[in-house]
Amino acid sequence: MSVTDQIIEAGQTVFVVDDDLSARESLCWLLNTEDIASRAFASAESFLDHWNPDLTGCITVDIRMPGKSGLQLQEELNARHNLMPVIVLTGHADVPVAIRAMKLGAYDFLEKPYSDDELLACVKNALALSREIDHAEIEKSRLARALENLTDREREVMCLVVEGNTNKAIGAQLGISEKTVEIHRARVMEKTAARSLSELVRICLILKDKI
Amino acid sequence: MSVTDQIIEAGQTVFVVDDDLSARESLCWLLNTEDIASRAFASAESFLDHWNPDLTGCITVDIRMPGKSGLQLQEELNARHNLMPVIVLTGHADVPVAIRAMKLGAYDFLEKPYSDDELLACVKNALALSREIDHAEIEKSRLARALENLTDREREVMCLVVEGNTNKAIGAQLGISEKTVEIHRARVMEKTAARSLSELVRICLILKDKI
DNA sequence: GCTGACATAGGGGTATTCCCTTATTATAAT
DNA sequence: ATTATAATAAGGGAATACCCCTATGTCAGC
Repeated sequence: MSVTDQIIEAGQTVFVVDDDLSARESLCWLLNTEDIASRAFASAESFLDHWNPDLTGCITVDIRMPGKSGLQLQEELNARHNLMPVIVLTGHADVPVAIRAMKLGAYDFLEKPYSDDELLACVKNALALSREIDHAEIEKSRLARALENLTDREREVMCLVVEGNTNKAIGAQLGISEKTVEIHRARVMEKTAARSLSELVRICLILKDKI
Repeated sequence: MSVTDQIIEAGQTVFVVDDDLSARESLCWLLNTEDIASRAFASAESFLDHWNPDLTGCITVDIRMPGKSGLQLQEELNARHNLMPVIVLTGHADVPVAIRAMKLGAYDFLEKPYSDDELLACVKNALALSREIDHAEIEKSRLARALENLTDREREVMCLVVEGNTNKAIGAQLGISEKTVEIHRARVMEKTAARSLSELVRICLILKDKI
C-alpha cells in the first residue's frame, strides 16, 4: 500500500500557517488535488485565535513570520496541549533553528523548495498519526468523564481497590464498615462501566495522571 | 539546584565517538574535570564492537567519520535497541543532516564550536535521563525473567485472568476443570510475586509487548 | 417542609477466590 | 528404571466478593 492510499478521516484538516499568500495558495491547492481539506492563516496569532482543543488534522507552519514566529507558535501550542502534529516548512533554516523546532516536538521539518510528493507523503503520515492520537484521546476523555461522575468517597475507595486492598482492609483504613465499602465499590464499577477488576485497573492506569 | 549538582550514577560512562584525536582528548579531559567517567573510540565500528546492552551512560558522536558515519551509528544502535541517549556533536552540519539525526532519536545536537558549559549541561541531563531509563529497564527485566519461568499453560491462564475472566470461564474456554485453573493461577501469582490481581494486571501491562 | 443526593450500615444468600490435601498421567532428563 | 516437571482433577473449608433487600442521618436546593 502506497502512502497515497491512506484514508483521510472526516473532519481532518491541514491548517496552513504562512505569511506568504502565494505559499498558502499553492499549498492549499496541492492538498485540494488530493482531496485533503485545508484552511489557511496568514499569521500565528490568527491561527491561535481559531485554535481549539477539538480540532483534528495537522498543522504546517513557516518559521519566519511577522509577529509570532513558527517556533513561538509551537511553544504556545505545546502550552495549550495541542495534539495535532506540526510540520515546519521553511526556506530560511539554519541548524540551531531546525534543532529547536524538533526539540519543540515538530513532526517533521522540510526546507523549501520541497517536492509535492515529499510534502504530501509527510502530510498524509501526519494525518494518519493524528487519527491514532484522536482515537486514543476520545477513549481517554470518555473514561475521564466517567471518573468525574464519581463522588469523593467513591474515588477514594476506587484507588484503594486498584491498589489491591480487600473490602475489609479498605473499611478499616477509612474507618467505615465493610458493607459501605461494598456499596461504593459497586457504584464505581457501575459508573465506570468496568466489567471486571482488571478493567478497572486498566482504566486507572490510563488516567493515572488525572485522578 | 543547578545542573552541576546532579548526581552521576556509579557505572555511568560517556562514550566519546570521534575520529579526531584532539577532539576526543579535549572532551574526555573536560568530562574528567567534572568527575564524569568517559571512554573514547576513534570510529563507529570500534564502539559497536565494544557496545553491549548493559552499558549505561550516554554517547557523543561526530557525524563525519571515515567508515560508518554518526547517522549510520545511530541507525545501528537503534537496530540493537540501545537505551543510552545519543548526543550528536559536529562541525559540519546542514539542516537535513540535523533533522535526520533528531528523527533517529538523538537526545541533542550540538554544533562545534560549543561552550564547555553547554556540553556539560547537555551530558549531565543525558546521564540523568539514562539513569531513569535504566531504573525502568531493570524493573522491566526483573518482571520479564519472572514471566519466562511460567509454563505455557500458566501464561495462557494468566492472560485470561488479566482479561477479567473468572476461573470458571477460563476452565470452560480451555476445556479444563475450574480446579486446574485455580492451580495454574496460584502458580502465576507465586512466580510473578504479585500480591493481588491489580498487581498482576500492572505487570502484564508493563510487559504487554513481551508476552 | 420536601426532595434528592450522598454516606452510612445490617441481613441474607450466592458466587468466587484462595488455600489445604491427595492423586493420576505424560513427558523429559539422568 | 528412576526421578523431576508439568498438567490434570477432586474434596473440603475459610475468606472474600457480589447481589438482593431495607433503613438512618446529613446536607443542599427548591
